[in-house]
Amino acid sequence: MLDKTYLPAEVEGAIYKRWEDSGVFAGGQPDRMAAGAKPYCIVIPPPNVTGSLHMGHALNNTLQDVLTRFERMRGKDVLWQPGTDHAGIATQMVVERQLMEKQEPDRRAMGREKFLERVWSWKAESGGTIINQLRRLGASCDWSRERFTMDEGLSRAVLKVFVDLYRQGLIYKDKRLVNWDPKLLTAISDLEVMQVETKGHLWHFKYPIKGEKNRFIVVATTRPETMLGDTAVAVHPEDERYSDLVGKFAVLPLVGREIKIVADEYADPEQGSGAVKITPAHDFNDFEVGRRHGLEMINIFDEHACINENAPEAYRGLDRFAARKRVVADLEAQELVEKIEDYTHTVPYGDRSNVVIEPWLTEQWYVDAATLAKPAIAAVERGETVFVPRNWEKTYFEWMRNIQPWCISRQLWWGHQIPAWYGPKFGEDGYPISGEYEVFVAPSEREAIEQAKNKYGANIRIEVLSDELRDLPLGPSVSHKADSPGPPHFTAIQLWRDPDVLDTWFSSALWPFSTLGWPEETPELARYYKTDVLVTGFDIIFFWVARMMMMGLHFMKEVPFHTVYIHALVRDEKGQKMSKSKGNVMDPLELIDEFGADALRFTLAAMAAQGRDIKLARSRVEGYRNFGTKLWNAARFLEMNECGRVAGFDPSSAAQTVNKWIAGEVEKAASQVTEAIEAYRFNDAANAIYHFVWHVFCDWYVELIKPVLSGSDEKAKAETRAMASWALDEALKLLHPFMPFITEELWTRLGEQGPAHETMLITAHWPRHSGLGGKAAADEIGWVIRFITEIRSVRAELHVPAGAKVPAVVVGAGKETAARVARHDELIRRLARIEEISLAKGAPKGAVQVVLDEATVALPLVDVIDISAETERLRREIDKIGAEISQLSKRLSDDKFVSRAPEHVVEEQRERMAEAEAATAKLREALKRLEAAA
RNA sequence: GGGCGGUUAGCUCAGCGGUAGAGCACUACGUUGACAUCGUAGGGGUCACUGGUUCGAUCCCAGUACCGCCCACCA
Repeated sequence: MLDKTYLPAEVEGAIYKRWEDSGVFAGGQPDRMAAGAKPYCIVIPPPNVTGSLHMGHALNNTLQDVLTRFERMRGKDVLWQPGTDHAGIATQMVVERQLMEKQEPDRRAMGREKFLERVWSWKAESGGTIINQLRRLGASCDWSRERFTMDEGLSRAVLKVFVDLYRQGLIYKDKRLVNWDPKLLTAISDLEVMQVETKGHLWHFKYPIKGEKNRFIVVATTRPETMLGDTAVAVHPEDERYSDLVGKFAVLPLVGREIKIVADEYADPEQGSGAVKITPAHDFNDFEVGRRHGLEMINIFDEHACINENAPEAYRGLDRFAARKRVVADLEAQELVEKIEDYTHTVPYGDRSNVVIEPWLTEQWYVDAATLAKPAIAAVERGETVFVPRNWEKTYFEWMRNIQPWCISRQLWWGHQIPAWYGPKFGEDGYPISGEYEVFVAPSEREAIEQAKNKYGANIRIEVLSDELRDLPLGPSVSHKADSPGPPHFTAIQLWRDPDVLDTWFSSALWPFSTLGWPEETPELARYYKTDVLVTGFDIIFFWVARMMMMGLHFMKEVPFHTVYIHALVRDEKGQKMSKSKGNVMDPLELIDEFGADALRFTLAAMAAQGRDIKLARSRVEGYRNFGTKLWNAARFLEMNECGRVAGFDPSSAAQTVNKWIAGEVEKAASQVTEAIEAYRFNDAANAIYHFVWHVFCDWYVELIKPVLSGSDEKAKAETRAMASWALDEALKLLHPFMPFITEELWTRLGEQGPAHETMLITAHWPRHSGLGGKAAADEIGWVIRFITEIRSVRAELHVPAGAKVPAVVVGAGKETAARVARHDELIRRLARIEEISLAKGAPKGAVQVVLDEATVALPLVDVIDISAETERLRREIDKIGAEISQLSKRLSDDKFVSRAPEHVVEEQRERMAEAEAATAKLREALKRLEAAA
């Protein structure tokens, strides 16, 4: 026997284990393969290995699981490929914080190797958290294939991609300004920089003109400290105010450097004074100006953004913000500050460190993204990959068409170390050139050494500096003998490996093929690539989707997926982004504990309408928990009424009208759910099955069959039991992708009475029907439902006590109606709380009357009801229909409408008109009778 | 500056060229042998505004207002 209430917490774990142990999650099931099943593959957006499940993950993985389970039930060979991401910066930060908390030596004191060991052991310990949380959500991933971006196999893929792209000239090293994070001490990519609107100041400084007394040129800045690195002042070439100054020099205050006044179109005459200070080493625009004019680039910051030795001594060692204050104070003391304005501008912040980013001149590795983007743009243009909803393609194109070189090197330790080795570069004089070096890019140290030998000569011994020594930036280390005059004679050359690691997204970009085994030519790679659909949030279209497109096309010559489904962000019920600082975070695991994974999943799916954010309210989760209880109790009802499964039951064989009808409703629900999931309209699918279960099956079917089940017609009873059981099973299937646990539980438990199913629900066949039900059954049950509803409505409106049973008289019934009344007499009496139904030519006096098609149903309630209230009610009805009639007649008498509107529309309006007029006539008669009685 | 999206019931949202829908909330009644995590019934909407297209516009087009997001720039 089923308990009265379903308790998710007690069964979910066991059900999940049953699925997992049975191996049904795995791709390549032999029976399916044998049956020629088509492959279906989704690769999971790998969650950060340090992470724990948040609402975004819950949504993302629910939708993937809906698709996965749906396709699995449709018989496809389904692989949902799981795994986690090493998340360079995030993970390194977590472990460093841990070291700090435990008051252990920091990572630098610890050394690279020790630190990495530490990260790995941390990963071994805590890296499984989010995977287990995905299990709690019900995710049916093939865990036997779980991958990690720093796995051996995936690392091999990373190396190959790096080396290949380098050899193809698509990866290169360049010295230019990068976004430097002075807290994390690494370069970051443009995407990792957030522009934050900030209230600050605009300082206007006066730079004296060289050789002219009391003449100044005024420049404005939001970052006064950068003036220490100024190497020019620019004015617009056509700005007449300054034309005589071009080519002259200003004397940089505090520093004393003479800086040139140059003409450059970058200077905007409209803005400020029209003259702009140029700091090529610390501003992206100034860098360009500097290049154009061959200006000196003076770097005034060290890696911590403290003033370095290139600035006057007074400022050295000062942090950038302290330096700012000092510079302003010193200029004020010299009366060189013209004015200070309040100024709102955007300031770049690191998305992980949350400190102000400085443009800083360093040498970094870049990917030539513009070249790789071309095929990726074309593929979407040709429709090889389609975005759902479609409008995200615009965003994708916009970014891809303006893509900048991708800075991929990071000055971190946790990640894929760049496979580049450096050695000294020799000049023609036979001496190493200071600051220059040879680069050997190879998939292994051995191959790098080979390359070095080719370069330096086979008889030279090549050594590779150890990890501990190589963590210095650049600068060749050469061991040689120089005991005779002339160029030195080398016996050994030392190489050192680039200490940097790759941007985490570099390995993520390979995910759709690296997880399937590439660069090996595995059967999985052949079978599942390209994958089917990528499900993700719009916030990582640039970070991830675009880059997978580029890498997939370049290395596999085929797009990584045919569809990209972009879902919304989950916000709180007020529409605020969930964040720890706002304290509005909803924890999916808490919701699962409280309401069950099914309720949470269903909520997320039901709210996942395309193109909109999800504002999640607890009350919705609670409501869908109730939905589960409702389903559970319907199953309980069937169980109590011995509705067991009948093997080989054919729903089209039903003789009872109500059974034909429900079969037709099942068919309808099945096609609605199927079509909606196919179109990624998860909300429509969820609502369709919700409506079927609650408002069709529970509200009506279960009520309609009660008289049969408690009646004495054994044949009808047997058919009904079989049909009820079948219909519920079909509903369980349709609901399973959304609520896998409760449906699987019921599937099993209901087998305890009748024959059990051969398979678990997770692998049952998805419903597909045609020709069930039929119009006659639908019309008839529709009529019964309307009859009952009308009676209930009028009873409630006229305050007929709920417990009172009253007689009903059907007046003016046609042949069909009379037959229906006879067939459903007991049913109607029970559900509308009617004592007896009779047919009559004329209505009894003083009765409540409702119009039902050609007939009028009268409830003689003279003693119970208020005649004037009923009169009032009928008048209102007449008015309501009257309004419709006048609207319709106006339309129908309009020649333009009749002649131009499509035939079927006109016909429809005529029918409605006829119906409305008939109903009005009936209502008027009813009113007349009532007044006669009064 | 460029782009995208939104404005429909008290709330959260679907929808659609031809009767405006759901869930939640609300009101009244109700322990009828599955279910009070429930049942029955009900109230509630000039579909932001202004024009245009159309026989007909909440829906299509243009503009306006307000809200949100993304990208770029900022002396």
